[in-house]
Amino acid sequence: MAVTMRDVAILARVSPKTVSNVVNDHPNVHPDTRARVQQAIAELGYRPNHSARGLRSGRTGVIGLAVPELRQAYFAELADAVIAAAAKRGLSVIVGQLGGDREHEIELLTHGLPQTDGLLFSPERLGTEDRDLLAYVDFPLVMLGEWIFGGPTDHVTMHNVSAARAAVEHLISLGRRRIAVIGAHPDDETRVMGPSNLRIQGYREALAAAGIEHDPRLERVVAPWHPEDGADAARQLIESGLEFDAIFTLTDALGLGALRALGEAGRVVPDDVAVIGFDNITISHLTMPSLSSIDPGRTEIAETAVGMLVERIEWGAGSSRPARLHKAAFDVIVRESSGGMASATPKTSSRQPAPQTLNG
Amino acid sequence: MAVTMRDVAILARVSPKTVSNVVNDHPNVHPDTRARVQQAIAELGYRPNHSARGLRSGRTGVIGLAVPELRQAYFAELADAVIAAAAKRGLSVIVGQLGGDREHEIELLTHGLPQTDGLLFSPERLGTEDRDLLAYVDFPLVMLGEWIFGGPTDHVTMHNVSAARAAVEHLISLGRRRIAVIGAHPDDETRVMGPSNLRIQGYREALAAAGIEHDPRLERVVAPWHPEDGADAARQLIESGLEFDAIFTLTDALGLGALRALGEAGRVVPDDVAVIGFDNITISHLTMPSLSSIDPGRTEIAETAVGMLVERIEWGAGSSRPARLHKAAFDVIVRESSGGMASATPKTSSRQPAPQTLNG
DNA sequence: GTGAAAGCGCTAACAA
DNA sequence: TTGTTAGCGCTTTCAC
Repeated sequence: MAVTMRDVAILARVSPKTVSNVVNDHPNVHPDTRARVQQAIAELGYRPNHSARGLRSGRTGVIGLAVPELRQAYFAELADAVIAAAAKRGLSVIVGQLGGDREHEIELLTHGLPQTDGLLFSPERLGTEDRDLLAYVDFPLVMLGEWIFGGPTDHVTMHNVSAARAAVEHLISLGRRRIAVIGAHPDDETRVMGPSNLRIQGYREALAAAGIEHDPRLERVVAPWHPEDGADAARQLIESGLEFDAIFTLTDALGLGALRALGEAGRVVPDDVAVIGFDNITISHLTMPSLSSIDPGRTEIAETAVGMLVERIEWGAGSSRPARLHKAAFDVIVRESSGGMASATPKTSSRQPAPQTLNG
Repeated sequence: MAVTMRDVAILARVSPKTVSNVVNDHPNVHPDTRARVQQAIAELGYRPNHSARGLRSGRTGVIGLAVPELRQAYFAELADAVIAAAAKRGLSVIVGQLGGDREHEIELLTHGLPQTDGLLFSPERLGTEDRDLLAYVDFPLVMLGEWIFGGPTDHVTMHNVSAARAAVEHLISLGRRRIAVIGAHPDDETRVMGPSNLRIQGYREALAAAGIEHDPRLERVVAPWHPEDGADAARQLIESGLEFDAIFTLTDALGLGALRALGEAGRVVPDDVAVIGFDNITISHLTMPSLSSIDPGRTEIAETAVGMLVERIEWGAGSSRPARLHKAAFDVIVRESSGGMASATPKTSSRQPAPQTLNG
């Protein structure tokens, strides 16, 4: 059997409670006592039993992170950042994959993840129609990368509208006027505030501001957002015979596919077609050509989200503090696909201060 | 307060033990009783408390997965597969990142991950010198992708030598004779059985079998294995002035970097230089050109590893069953970078049966 | 097939 | 500053 607090207490000739106080860094322990207890802990190789602690205190020291799929680079890099941010605070992370299954997402929101103190949730299928569910959530929850309008929970996301607008403005600054966008989602009232619609909005705003006529045929609907889908959409765009001199893909994954399709068709990037993505996944700076992108501030998102979740956990279940919204600052990273250098530094940056407009 | 087993027992007019039996699908419960209990569970919305269960049973239902970094596509895809395999068995996965820190790796092996029943561990820095550590591990452990010679723990890995050999044989079959390899590790006695040395061994075997002279200058030492490192190594290779008509990169990440460097230098792939990688990460089939690779059978690795770990957990701590070794079958995936089609089907395959030779 | 009793290891509340 | 008491929710043991 493992060594328990009692064993340590006996060896150190104190009570179990004192051992507990030492282990948990509580004040009001005499330095001498503390030293004696620590000595005993070391001698016996004592390690606290987390299940017992969890049972007694109601805390497990584990948080959940739910994403659609880890194999998608964006979510892998998000998970990387979240795990690192959680580790700083002594928390472990259980990673769950919902695989874009709406039933799973609803079930998760209803019951939470067992064994965890709280949840970071990056949903894919949840829409406005599920908003009511959020009102009944009875565990600490922070939503990631998605904003359900008026939801009662904390959200950490990015400046979808203004970042998308900045991306398109960058293309316009290159003299491009026929700018296609890949990644619009099928008309879906329930996802009005989803990243697709928000980024499309930024695209339209940029065109309007520059006095460029909006051609709906250049808005290509694609779901899901895997690289293959981006390649398919770009191929269809090429085959459509429509003129275009730039593409804004709503994610880098789509952008990688688009680069591929353009290459197959013999269109030179960026000379014939400039391309910019969104997410700044690691591989984007090493493709040929390297892919311009929007850096959404992954570290900031992860740090903020974990921080908010920890606060919610500490406030306890009963607390009904108002929901918070944080939008991380973004950078426009100009690389070869839109005329920049292979290894680019930010061109446009929203960093300090980060505007916190409602839909931006 | 949450609803407990006692509450359910009272409502169903049975003892807590009977509720427990129902919840855990134990036999010897009368169908009527079972139904009544289930009814009560549904009515009260009862959910078992995992901490309490863990405290009593010594099981948490959570396993750990330790990798260097999730942002590396290979580990993200491995984690994806492991989480999926674990979910099938009702297990959650805590993902830890060791970040290539040897101290962390040793600490992990010494104490395990708290809150878990067992650990899947894909180490980066551990070497033969740490073999003794493994003998003292007192929790269920399965090592992934790495084989410490004669280690006393279960291992699930791939056919590093024969897969590497097959990759190089493929290049030879294209008529290439000056085949460089990128990813050799600095001379390191403690990592004799690491993937780098094993794959290099396969490379040398293929050359020898084909009667091709082995030129040590074509073996490029690179660590770590990030795409940038692959690009750097390829650039150095080009600048060295050495003749070469093919590159075998020890991972796809290195391969992506090599494609980039070759592109920059104006070398046409595969006409001037054929390239093949190892790992078959998702992005490889969508680069331009698409990257040939070795598919290491990620699903098989994950399923087998989780299965072995579950067995170890069920056998209990005292069990001293012999260590097992499983090597997943591999496929050679020929894509454009070595003259194949964009979307390739396996060319060479080791699937069924998978030879289980000692070092292969 | 079901129940009663005990206790896993820890910490909150209170007492000294 | 430290100790005592009690019990978190569950499952194990053994009795019936």
